[in-house]
Amino acid sequence: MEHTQGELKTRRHRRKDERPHEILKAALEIFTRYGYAATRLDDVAERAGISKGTIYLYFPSKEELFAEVVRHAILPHFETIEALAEQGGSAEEILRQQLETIYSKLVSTEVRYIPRLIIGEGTRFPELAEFYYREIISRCHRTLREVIQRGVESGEFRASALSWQPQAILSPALSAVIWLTLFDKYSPLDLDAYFQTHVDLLMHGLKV
Amino acid sequence: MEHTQGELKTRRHRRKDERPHEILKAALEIFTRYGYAATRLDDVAERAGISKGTIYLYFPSKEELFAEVVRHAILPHFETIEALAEQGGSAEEILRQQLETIYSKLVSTEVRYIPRLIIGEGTRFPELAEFYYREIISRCHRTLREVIQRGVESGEFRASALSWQPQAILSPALSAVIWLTLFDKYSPLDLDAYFQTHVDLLMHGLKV
Amino acid sequence: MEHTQGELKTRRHRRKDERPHEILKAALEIFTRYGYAATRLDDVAERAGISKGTIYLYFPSKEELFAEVVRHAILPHFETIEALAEQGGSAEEILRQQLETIYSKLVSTEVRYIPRLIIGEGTRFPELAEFYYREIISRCHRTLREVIQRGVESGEFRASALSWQPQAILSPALSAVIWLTLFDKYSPLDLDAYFQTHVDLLMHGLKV
Amino acid sequence: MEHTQGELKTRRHRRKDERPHEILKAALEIFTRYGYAATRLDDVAERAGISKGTIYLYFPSKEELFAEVVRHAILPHFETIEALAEQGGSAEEILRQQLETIYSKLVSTEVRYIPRLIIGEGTRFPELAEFYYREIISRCHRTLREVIQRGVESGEFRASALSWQPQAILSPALSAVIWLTLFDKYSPLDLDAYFQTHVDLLMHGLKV
DNA sequence: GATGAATGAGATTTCATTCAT
DNA sequence: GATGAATGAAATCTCATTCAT
Repeated sequence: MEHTQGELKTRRHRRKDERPHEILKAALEIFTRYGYAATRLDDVAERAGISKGTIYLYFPSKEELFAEVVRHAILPHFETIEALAEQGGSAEEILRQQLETIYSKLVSTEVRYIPRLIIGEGTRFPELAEFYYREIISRCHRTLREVIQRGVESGEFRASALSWQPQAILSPALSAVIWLTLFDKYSPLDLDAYFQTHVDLLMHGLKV
Repeated sequence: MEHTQGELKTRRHRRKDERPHEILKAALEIFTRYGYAATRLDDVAERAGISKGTIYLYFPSKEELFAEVVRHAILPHFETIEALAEQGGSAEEILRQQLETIYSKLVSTEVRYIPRLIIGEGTRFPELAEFYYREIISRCHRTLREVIQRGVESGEFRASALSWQPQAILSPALSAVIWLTLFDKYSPLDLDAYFQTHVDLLMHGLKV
Repeated sequence: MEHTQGELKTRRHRRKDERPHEILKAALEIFTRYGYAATRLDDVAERAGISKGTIYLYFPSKEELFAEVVRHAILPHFETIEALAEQGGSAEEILRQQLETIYSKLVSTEVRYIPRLIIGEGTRFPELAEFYYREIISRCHRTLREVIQRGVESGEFRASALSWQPQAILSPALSAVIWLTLFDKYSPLDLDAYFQTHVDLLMHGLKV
Repeated sequence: MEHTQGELKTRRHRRKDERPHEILKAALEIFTRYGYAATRLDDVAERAGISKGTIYLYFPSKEELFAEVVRHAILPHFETIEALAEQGGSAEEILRQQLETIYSKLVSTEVRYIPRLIIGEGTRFPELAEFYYREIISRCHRTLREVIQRGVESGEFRASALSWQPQAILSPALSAVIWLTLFDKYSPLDLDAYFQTHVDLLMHGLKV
């Protein structure tokens, strides 16, 4: 009896710690599929295998849940990208690795639905857009500038590349994400070829 | 006085010809600001200076209004871009002109809110995404491929450019649009410099 | 010119006089088909070949139009039935003729939709129900009682028939009307046979 | 005190089992009073002592609620009538008992509002009319025909009764229902006398 | 007199949020 | 902590009625 009860308690306890994570996972799926407004918390709850009321034990509102979903889903991956810049190696090497990470960790996984969410809902959630800008985009651009700077200093890249806008450099990855989530059924994207186009285009542009 | 009264009278009645256009204009503003779901037809009506019911005299539902807004706003501009390819001139010249048109007619005007709408709402409006793909994107890509083909044949562009994905070529413009509508307040984009980056990057990549 | 204009005026003038009648005719069709609430004045106007606003030139509201439709459609027919009782002849003869009129003028024509309207909307239009009771039903019952009285006095009918409720005597006609307008498609009613049943049942019950 | 509090708590929560029944009861009252279209779910909710939204926890739409109300209210009673035919006894005896049941269980109770609902709304709810025809009327007629058949075979009833239309036989009950719900205030019906009229008329007509 | 564009009250329906259990 | 029944604000859409032309 006691033993059984103990196990139940423990299982329940363990559950309690995982709950927020499970909810975030379910919410990510539903939000990315339907967008913010069209997502019903009922569906999130069902997907998470809990009841609707339980969501409110962990998140104060739909808005906060949404923000948390975005933060939770994308932050870890960008930290990887930043880390790559710390390594040694030629600027071209680093840049290639960073792009590779972007395509393998973001564009190719379910994380790719996040940017579309930000784009779609950003106006209505300014603080989310700001968070995204501050925590992800600006850091990403900073890293990128550093690598290019290093490449120019080492003579790998043209000096004029210093004035390039980082948005333009990464934009093919954004386009890929959007294509895959919206238009892929009309004309499937060969992601490997696309990645090559991106690298090819960029390196031709950058290199001396 | 009489004049004023005449205007007032006119305001309420006999506007059948102008109404749809006025409604589309107001709806474009509200939809692009709030997205589809968060847009209330009350607000659209107020912005158009009419009553809620009047919208339904001209558009059968919110969905149809939305679709019409998108069609109405973007189609004319892409026809200009196609027309440019018909002219003579070097491939580089044509490509530059097309990009210039994209930046001056789309990225710099209120039309730039449309792509974000499509991106945000496309999943819930598959027929809208399909329309956009069919009428705008695929035509745009076709034109682009023709120009590159011509450039390769004339010896201006590298042969390897033939295998490039058009999405990648245009993606900086998409990024610009998104930046301007979401992140510009945090870090304003110098659109002229950005346009130069795009052209520079692309021409370096394309040219022999 | 003048001639033509004169004709036009006359035609328009004649039209004016017929308008209410045309509207009533159209309204009868639509009301009987859809019921009061589900009838849209737009449809009535379209059916009458006029514009919606014109209805309000002749009828102050939807309610009044409805009441007028009912009054207009049914009153004339019941006057025929009353008239039959004035004639000479045996009680049985008169009763047969009255029933025959009911079946040929009411049950078999579009007038049969009226009772269903009264039944369906009577609660919401008490004054209509009252009008119907006062002008049609009670007069009908009075006539009926007189004929039966005459039959009892002449020795044709059983004396106990005097205590019969007139509703019961006419009820098969009501059932027929309802059947024809609601259930006929599931099981078509042979109206001639039904009429015979009614007469047969009634005469067997009445006669000594 | 405790008791009262318990009741109050219960009032708001954990009523899942009783709710549908309560809602059906309230809806029956409102629908029968106002008809389908003129019934507002707000009023149904108020009558049921719940909020508008709660109705949608149990019924998917106003239409479905309406259909369920009708099914729920009338079906059980007709099963009683069918059961009577299974018993032994003379045909006359059975027929009398069936009529008695119709008058005591249907005509005299609130169920009598149902036929008027069907009559009023049947055109707009064809599947409801069909349900009513299939589940109630046709079964009722079948039973009736069997009893008459038995009466003819046993020599109680005239053979010509076999060709009578069941609608005509039951029609006085229908007339009574309509009278009671529409015209009773102008001229109250003595239901006992009316029942006697019906039986008297019918038996005189049927018997040899 | 006739029109029909415009209005706006009011209906159904949805769903984030609450809270007794 | 977890539940899910209940709430009620808010949205879309309809349509009787008005009124400038």
